Amino acid sequence: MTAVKKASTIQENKQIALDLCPVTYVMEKIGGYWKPIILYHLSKQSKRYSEVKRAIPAITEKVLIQHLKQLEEDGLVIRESKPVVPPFVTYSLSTAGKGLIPVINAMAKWAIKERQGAFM
Amino acid sequence: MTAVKKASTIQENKQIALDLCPVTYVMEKIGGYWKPIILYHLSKQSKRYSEVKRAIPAITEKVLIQHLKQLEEDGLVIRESKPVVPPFVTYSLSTAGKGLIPVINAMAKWAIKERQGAFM
DNA sequence: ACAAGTACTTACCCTAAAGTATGTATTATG
DNA sequence: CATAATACATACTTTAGGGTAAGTACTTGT
Repeated sequence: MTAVKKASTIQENKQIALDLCPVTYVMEKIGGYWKPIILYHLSKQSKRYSEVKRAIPAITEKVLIQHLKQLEEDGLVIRESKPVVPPFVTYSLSTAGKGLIPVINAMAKWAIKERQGAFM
Repeated sequence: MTAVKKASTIQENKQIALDLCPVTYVMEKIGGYWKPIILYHLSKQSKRYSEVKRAIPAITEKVLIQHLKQLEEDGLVIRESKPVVPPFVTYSLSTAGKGLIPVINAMAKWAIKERQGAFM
């Protein structure tokens, strides 16, 4: 009889990790591929929905709006709509969202350096 | 007959986005949930495989090693193994990987502030 | 002889995320 | 009356990532 490998209780561990690791906490909010990219474009200036869309041609509308909603729920972006037609909706960074600008800028800086071969 | 909505050629767009948006470039390297967390733990000091594992109990071995390999391929971490038994493998940040420390630190800083309610 | 520790690997499954393709409300304009 | 523009919504499919569980090689310790 071989010993049974103890199953790691991943779900419990995740809660603990959230409390202990600050980066894990951030990943819960802006983890994934698209969110930092969206935040990057909003960091330069608030934008209408269609402007964000044009700024990120590689994203589909479904995914874009989905992330915008989540970012809004998480208190990182603010949605403002004017009751006109055609609709006029603006997205901007909240205070918490603006707090992420150093993160985004650090990323951009690294990318530029990397592509210049600064780390080789 | 209704006009057919022109399908967006997402794949081509992605290449363009990569060239134009620095954050997109970063996301191609460290996008996803786990990579920044791994880099965070390596940023404090190089670690043996088992140490990384213990530092991130919420990750499974499969996913951990998978990401370590990718990070190595992308030139962000360095793997060094001593030909002894039991195996002794150390992971550390490369120069490019170290270049990401400001990003990681900015994240950690934001997380701490957020949880203190600094953005409310 | 068998367990224990290290650094993996592999096969299989499952779900969440992403992509495709369309539809909708409203109003101004030709 | 059809069209265009904006900001979405939604049904459906596909894919990639992640999770589970187990196996492997080699040696030291009991």
